[in-house]
Amino acid sequence: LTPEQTAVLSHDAPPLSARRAQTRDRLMAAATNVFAERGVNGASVEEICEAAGFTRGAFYSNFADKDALVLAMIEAGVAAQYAAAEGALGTLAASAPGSAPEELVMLTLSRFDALGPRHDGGRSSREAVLVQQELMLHAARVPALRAPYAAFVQACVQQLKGLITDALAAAGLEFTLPFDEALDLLNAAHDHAEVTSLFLDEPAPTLQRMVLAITRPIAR
Amino acid sequence: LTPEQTAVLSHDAPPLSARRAQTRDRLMAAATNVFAERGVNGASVEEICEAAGFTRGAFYSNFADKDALVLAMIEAGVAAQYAAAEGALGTLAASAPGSAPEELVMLTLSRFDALGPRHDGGRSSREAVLVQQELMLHAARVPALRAPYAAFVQACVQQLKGLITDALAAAGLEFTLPFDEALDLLNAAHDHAEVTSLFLDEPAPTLQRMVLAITRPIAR
DNA sequence: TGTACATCAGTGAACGCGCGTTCACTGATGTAC
DNA sequence: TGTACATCAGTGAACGCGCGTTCACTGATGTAC
Repeated sequence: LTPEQTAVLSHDAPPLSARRAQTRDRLMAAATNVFAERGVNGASVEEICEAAGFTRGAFYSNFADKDALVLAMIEAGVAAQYAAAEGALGTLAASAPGSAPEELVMLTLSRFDALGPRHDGGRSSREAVLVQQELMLHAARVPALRAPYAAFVQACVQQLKGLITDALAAAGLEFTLPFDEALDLLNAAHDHAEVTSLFLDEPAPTLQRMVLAITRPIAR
Repeated sequence: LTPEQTAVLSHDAPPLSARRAQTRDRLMAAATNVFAERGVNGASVEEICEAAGFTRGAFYSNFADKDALVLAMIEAGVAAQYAAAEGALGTLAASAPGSAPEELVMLTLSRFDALGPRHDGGRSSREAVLVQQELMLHAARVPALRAPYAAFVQACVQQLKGLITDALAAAGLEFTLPFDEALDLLNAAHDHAEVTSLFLDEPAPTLQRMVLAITRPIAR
């Protein structure tokens, strides 16, 4: 964690009671679903509360307004991101001895694929992508949310970097172009594939195709 | 133009009077600005009409509702796209004899860069990117807009393909990886750079860096 | 060309619904003795 | 442990604003003779 990221995460505010935290979580989970369906601006506080099983009063008792909820969701995203990345690293380390190189890369990448927009429980990937894009666009327009969102994205990229490095090394592959450019390209391809999938019926595994296109076995 | 694209463009409806077309254009131009600032859902019909210098009655006299306006904007985007692409091809053809190869590629690419989200008049690139993303997300959520938007994107990609091919040939460069993969990567890098720029103060010329990373002089 | 009339295009007032926000309240949870 | 009280957390009714939508209207544009 960089100092900036911890600063974003640690509000120097009084700690929340367990009950309060649970209410906030339920509201944020409900908001995720409603945002996916109607968009951040299209979602009413009423709708979010109904989906969470609360009244509107509860919402305003927990968040100053809708943007405060969005900010909390972005910050929760950072936390979830770290958990998911640790899981992916765990997968990589656990399956390292004795499996085919390509399999290993694909496994790690598919785990990573689940990073950015997180796949909690049974939520579909499509909804996750929609929410992520909604949060991004909303953050781009609201000045107070820009920095927190940028920090979130940077955290994701940082971890992608580590994962790709480790996965390629474990699989005995290397990039056919400069590392930084290759990483940016994969990151871009990943995001692009997600967005494109919103308009397709069945998702295409573009990321893996791209990895194969710009890597080769390490020459020894 | 593919049959599908002409089908999207040609509504078999009575032709509009010149005055009516002008009113629609003014409303659509105003909507572009308001959408960039507030988002499609956040923009009120009132706000759009005020920006265009009309009353709300005029709006409902021209569009059934807000989604009809969005659809018209997407379709206008297809038309604008073709015009811009022709311009880029013109640039390429005109400057083909007697300039340095790299210069030519950069020139053409920067012209293409202005394709997707169009830079009409003095509107900033930031606003154009915001609107484009807004339209995309909105189209992804509204079933009736998905197909038209997908057609629009496909038209863009088709033209990108042609432009890149010509530009590389004119500059004496070739890809270091399979053409289709290279094209997808560049497309993804282009979109990604635009979105990322929403969170940066000064835009980074990522696309050109990427082109250089995955091309080499043609071996003769 | 001029006049009379029909259609078109945008006006602006009006209606009603839904949403954000507030607040006095009540039951639940925690605390002191 | 039991009781009395304080604080906390969520309720639900109320208010008012703003928005989408409608519609009778008026001035502008076009057309027939």
